[in-house]
Amino acid sequence: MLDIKLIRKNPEIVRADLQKRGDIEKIQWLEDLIQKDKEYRELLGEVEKLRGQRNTVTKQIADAMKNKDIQKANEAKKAAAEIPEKIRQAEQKMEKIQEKVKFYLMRLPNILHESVPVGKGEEDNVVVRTWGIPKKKEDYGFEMKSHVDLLPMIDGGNLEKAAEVSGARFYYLKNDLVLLDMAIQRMVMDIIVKKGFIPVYPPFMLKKEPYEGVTDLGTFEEALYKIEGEDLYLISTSEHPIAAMHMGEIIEEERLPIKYVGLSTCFRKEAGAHGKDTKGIYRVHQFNKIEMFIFCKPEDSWKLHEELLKNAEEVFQKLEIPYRIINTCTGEIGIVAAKKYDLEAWMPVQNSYREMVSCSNCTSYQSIRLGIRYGKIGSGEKESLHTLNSTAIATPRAIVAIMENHQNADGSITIPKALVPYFGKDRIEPVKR
RNA sequence: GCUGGGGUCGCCUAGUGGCUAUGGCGGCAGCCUGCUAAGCUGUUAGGCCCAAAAGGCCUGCGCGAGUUCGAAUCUCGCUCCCAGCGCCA
Repeated sequence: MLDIKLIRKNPEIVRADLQKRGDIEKIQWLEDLIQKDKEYRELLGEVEKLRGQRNTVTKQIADAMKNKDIQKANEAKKAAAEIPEKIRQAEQKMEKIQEKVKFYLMRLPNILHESVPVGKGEEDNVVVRTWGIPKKKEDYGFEMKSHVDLLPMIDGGNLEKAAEVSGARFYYLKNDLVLLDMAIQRMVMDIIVKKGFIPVYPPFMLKKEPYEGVTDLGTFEEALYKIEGEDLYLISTSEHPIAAMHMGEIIEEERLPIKYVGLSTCFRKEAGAHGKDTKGIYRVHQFNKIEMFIFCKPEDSWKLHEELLKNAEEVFQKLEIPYRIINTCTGEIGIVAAKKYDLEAWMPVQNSYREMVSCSNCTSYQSIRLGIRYGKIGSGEKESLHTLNSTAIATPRAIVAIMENHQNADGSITIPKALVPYFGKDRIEPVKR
């Protein structure tokens, strides 16, 4: 969330940002928030004055009792009797306003970076660069197959049975594709760990409080599975437990930046994606993902954002998958990130680029909610730090990209060179029937 | 899941209804001192009022409620940690 102090001191910055996003409703919210915050502070003043009165009287009682002046003590007690009720009333009024303030704060979006393009939808995203040569269907010289069609040819899984026992968007992976999934994970882990990232296996479930700290409220409805009868949610990415890993802490300045690379299975309801990518393993409820996460000082975050993107690009270069980088426009960026790059891989069968990586600088938006600050421990100055996250690889999508880009006429799949040492062979052969 | 013990400032720690929540370590600032040191003083949670400073006030003892004129302290619920028992890949 935004720093309330920023809103008090420089509301014009927030207003200009909402204008850039074209979010007229939230500009209204902002005006109301400013008003409510003013009311809140007035009421807080009242409450504090009353509490001060109570403290004074309470002290008089204590003094009188100490001096064995029973009459004086009783008089003071009488005077004190009605103060608690007054305080309760004032507090109730204040809390109501405070709730409204929090409501707005939880929903107002992060301040965007100046380079974020203005736009409504996908078509307004800006292509930053491309890598590799996206081969068209006709360049292959044979009838290309989608990963859904290739899957049974290599006996790589069973989608029908998964749908039967678990529902749509679930899958069984089998044989070489399981080993391929593991090989990809190991290769990517090696690449990222070599760059100084600390590997982390996080908990796959989080309580509500930390979860509210790391994501917007819409995610709870659209993405998260709730565990029945418990205050727990299945994580939709390891970004979330890793961000929460330093919740409520003050981190020593010298330790920053801290770089983590998380590995987890991710669980998503995909409630907002009805009818999209319903076939195959491109969009599924459960998948393995390796995620990079950085805690850093504000002045370093934009440099590190580019670095994260470069790391993700390196992974796809090693996999020999052509891709492009896009700068996500205001209409698509969401409320948490200040700037977001997507890496989209070329999919020859679909004749289009599809999202593989999302790389965000969340500036202080997550750290303010989670209460993560940095500074000299013990000294006065503490500031919210910046958090960044980027996919390194999500395995089902990587498998789709590999299968479709590196397929051969006989239904075999060529394994990218860098992956061969991890996978143990250079091809996945079709099974004979 | 059960029983017991615990959670106080960055770390350790005192505190059984009313004195301003102790004291130490570490950090920071200053002073002193010819010498990688020692010593001394201050400071080291959050918020509000104030243009700012000076200053003032409030909150804060795992979280939340309650009792009370007044709660770190008493009561209830939750949570996490430790020990033991049970269960278990």
